[in-house]
Amino acid sequence: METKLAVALLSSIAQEARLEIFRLLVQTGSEGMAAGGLAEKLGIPASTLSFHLKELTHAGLVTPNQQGRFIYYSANYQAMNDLLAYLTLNCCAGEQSCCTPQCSSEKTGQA
Amino acid sequence: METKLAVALLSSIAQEARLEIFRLLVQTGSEGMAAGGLAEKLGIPASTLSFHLKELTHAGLVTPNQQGRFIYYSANYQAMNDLLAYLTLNCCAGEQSCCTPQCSSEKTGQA
DNA sequence: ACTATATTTCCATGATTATGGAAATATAGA
DNA sequence: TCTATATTTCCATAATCATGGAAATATAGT
Repeated sequence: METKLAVALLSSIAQEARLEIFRLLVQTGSEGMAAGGLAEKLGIPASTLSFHLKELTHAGLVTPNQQGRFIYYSANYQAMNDLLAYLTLNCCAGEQSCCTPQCSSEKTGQA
Repeated sequence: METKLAVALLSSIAQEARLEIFRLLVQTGSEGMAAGGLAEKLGIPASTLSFHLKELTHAGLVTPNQQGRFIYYSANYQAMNDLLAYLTLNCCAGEQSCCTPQCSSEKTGQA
């Protein structure tokens, strides 16, 4: 991954509303959630939400899927994983692995 | 980790110059690199670099360490790991782990 | 065609952010 | 104290980004 792409991905979630949207979708799983559901659950006005969903979609972290009048958005896990891998690539100058594997679907506490 | 903190961390690296600084420090390891070394290696004017280092330091992703006239900056691996863990926390609605462990100090290719 | 619902686009406004030269500040050595 | 080097602060400017109501667009059912 090149720097500009990583910046685009990071920028798309470096904003409170968008990070909440993304995290909710990450937890929701592959079926995703419709824009209206997100708006209601997060309390974000439709036009504002639409703006943020477009940002996330354009960056590639979220994927829309039209089902009738609804558009279901879901997290793009592959893009997220590529980003996380990029951040830790070749870390620590070969010292004993300082950045341990983080990812788990069932971590208990807050990180 | 709460959303606002995660946004602060993400914002601090959601910028090309700062992401390059951070990635260089991540790869440099715990001894870090002086501001002047970063400026030379990345070709960033001193005042601009100082601005970005302050952003990264304030967010907590980078730690300064004064040694005489030099200030060595190093990556805060703990903060980075906490952030990565936060992004994937409770992911995938309990499906088989869709976000696999990413972190390694010796990955070979590009992510 | 008409109605209801879902979502997006338009747009003006306000807010935040990045840049780099010049000057200021700090530290070390002689 | 004087000089050289390292880094930061100051500052004005330009650029980018976030907000949400109103209107427009799309889809489905009758």
